[in-house]
Amino acid sequence: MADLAHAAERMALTLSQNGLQKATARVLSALLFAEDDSVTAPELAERLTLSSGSVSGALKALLTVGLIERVPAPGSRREHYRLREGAWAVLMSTQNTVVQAMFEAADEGIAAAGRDTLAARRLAEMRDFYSFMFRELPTLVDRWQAERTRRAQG
Amino acid sequence: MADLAHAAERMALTLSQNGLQKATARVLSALLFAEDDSVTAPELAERLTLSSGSVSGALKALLTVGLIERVPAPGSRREHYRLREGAWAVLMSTQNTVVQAMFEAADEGIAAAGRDTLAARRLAEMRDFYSFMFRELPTLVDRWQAERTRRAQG
DNA sequence: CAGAATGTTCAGAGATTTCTGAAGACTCAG
DNA sequence: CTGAGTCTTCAGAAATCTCTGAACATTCTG
Repeated sequence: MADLAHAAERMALTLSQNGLQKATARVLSALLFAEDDSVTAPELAERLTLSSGSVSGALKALLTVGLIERVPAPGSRREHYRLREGAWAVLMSTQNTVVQAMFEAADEGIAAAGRDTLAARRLAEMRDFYSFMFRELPTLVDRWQAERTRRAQG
Repeated sequence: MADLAHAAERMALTLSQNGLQKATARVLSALLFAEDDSVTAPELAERLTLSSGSVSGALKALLTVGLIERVPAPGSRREHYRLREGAWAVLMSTQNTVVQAMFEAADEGIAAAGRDTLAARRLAEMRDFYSFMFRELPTLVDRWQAERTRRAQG
């Protein structure tokens, strides 16, 4: 069981490299490794030794990016939370907004640099690359979804 | 021309969201927008109002991830630097190491959680997703390379 | 509607990251 | 080999990000 806690902490570290802040990463990791289907905020605070404020902030962040969901809690007044189906595809889609930002930055750069400059040529390569990725990444995620449902049914 | 500087700063901001630190992002942006083919470290320090140490560190970071290259400088003892061809594909590949880390974290988690637990089921979905992406992302970059050279030749 | 339990917000403490600048290492011409 | 010019390193300053915890808001029960 110490192994489990260790694996959870390592997972949190990896998640924080995806751009999540530490508390948020630890909460997400805890939800991943939870033995129950859903967990309450106070439970998370106790397991992770975090303040109620931190947990609240982390849950809010995870909710807004669509990684977790509130679960109607029968028999308890407290809110329960759990990982959403397809959370990882959501996380990847978030990455895609960064790709879009890169594309737009390149585009604006070209406008500012003017035609026939070295800068414009460099920026054009950049724009084309990110344009390609912005188109293809969602397609890739769709392929995954298709493969997953096929496997679940087959 | 103020437009150009503004676009460069916006670009730097976007790049820093890709995980680069601020000084590194600004140096990369300056190399993108440079009017000359290559630039020296002191030039970068002056244009960006950065210390020599910061520029040195930024160049080192960019060199090690393969985004820029040293250019043999004819007639000058100073080192010149410029963006590498295919830099963006390199940056994307760097992302892929994060994907790999996610896959590995999930795999370790499954080992620690034991079969037939809720956690193991969640972790399996995660592992499968990242395994898929880890395979497919390089393929996508290859497709881009192919398309690019085709366009350059056609 | 009152009271109690739970959830959220935010100013400030604390931790972490990042930058600076001076000291030292390296390189090359003479 | 010497010295000028250039580059790198690193300890500490500065800036930034993150967490805490208590005050406030909300929601539910009786």
